[in-house]
Amino acid sequence: MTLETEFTPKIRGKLNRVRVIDAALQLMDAQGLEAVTMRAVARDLGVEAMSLYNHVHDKEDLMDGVIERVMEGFRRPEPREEWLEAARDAGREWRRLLKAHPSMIQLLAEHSKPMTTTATLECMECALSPMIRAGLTPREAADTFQTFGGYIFGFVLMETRGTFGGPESGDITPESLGALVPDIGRLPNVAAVFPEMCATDPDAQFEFGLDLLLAGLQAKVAGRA
Amino acid sequence: MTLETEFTPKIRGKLNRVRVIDAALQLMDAQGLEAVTMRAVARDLGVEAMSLYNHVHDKEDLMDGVIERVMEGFRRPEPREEWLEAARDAGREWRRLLKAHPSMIQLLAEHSKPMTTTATLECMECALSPMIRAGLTPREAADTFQTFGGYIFGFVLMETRGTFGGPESGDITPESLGALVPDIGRLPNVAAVFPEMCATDPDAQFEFGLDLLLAGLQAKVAGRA
DNA sequence: CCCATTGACGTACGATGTATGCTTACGGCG
DNA sequence: CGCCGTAAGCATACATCGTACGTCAATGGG
Repeated sequence: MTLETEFTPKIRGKLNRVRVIDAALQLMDAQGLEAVTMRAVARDLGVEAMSLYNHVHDKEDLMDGVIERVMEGFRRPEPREEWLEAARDAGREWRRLLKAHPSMIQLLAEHSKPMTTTATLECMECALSPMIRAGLTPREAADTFQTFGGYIFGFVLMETRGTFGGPESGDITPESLGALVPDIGRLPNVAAVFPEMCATDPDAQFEFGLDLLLAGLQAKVAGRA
Repeated sequence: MTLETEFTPKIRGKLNRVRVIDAALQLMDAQGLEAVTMRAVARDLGVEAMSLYNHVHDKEDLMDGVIERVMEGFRRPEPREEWLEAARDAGREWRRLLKAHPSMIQLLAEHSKPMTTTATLECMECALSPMIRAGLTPREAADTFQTFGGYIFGFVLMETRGTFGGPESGDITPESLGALVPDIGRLPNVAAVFPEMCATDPDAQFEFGLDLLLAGLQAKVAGRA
């Protein structure tokens, strides 16, 4: 009689910022960054697109929230005696986090805003702590952080986007490469190395680079004492 | 009388694939990746959007062309006696190339296709050659390439997108950080290092990481002979 | 019980990539 | 010299995107 209070169900529960952000994150992980649309997020919440704007200022604000949310997933490794092992753990955890949400790098790449939220800074703290303990000056720690961060970001970028053809990039084989590139004869080193690039285990490859960096760092620290 | 053959001028010259790609690249460099629109590229060429489709299959094809075009700008460094210095030169040139087109990383990040064009493979050859000369096995060279490549890509990504706040990220200062983050007291290392991260010269920072990697590599090679 | 506040909705606009046809200019042939 | 097939540019149209704006319903305090 009074208009159907039963019909329009609040079964879908009240919306709020966290629910909106989580829906966006789930969608991003499941279908990729380009699938994250205001309309699609709203649909997953059983709601119209414009309703989201009651909880996020605009799409950029929503994506900021997603970044922050991902960073909250950082699992601080258990403490270590050896600063070198602590640094290794931190590097591995950063990679785990980025790989757990394969669109994160793409999101960061198009977002161009410094990450200064609490969750992010706590991740930084975790990475910086072993370096300071190793006796690096703040300036050296800053440089080292950028170096390790750059390596991890770049590695995961190439890994998830298949930049140079990895194991899962499917159709690129040594033979198909020969067919693809007419003058492969002029590129002997590429011809020799490319098969290995396609065949390698990404985890082992990541450890290789991490070892290289840590070895360099250890040499620098040792040469001082 | 006969419809104006003079009016519609072919003064604008005939279109072709290279002209279309170059226009897109210029636009990307000048106004950023998101400004590269079929309509905008067409406008710069004095033409309608749909005319571009006579020369590129679709937008992805156009952007593939842009990537290839950028890679053609790689300037092979002059040969070096020392493999270590040759590797350093190659790394610097990769970074120069990426920095010369600040939207390149963003483009690569959203493009997810292996780069197997001639120009790209020639850049790889240039980077691989010193490694092989240093005595690395193909497998090690593959791992090393991914490591250096990851570092360079990631570093330039963080550099151009200001991921953690660089010198040109403006409004982030040690004080504003304190205001931004309430519990900065719980992050002593971040508090100590952040000012340095904002103040550092990117070029010096890049060299720092490159040194670290090369030192690690040299140790690995030396420990074998 | 009434009404102000809040949050969801519907509509609408401009921008984007691109499918589909139409039109125009040019080059080889009689 | 004219004809016409073909290539290339054009105009229109559509689906999808972010989001501005106005409306409407439900809720909670007086």
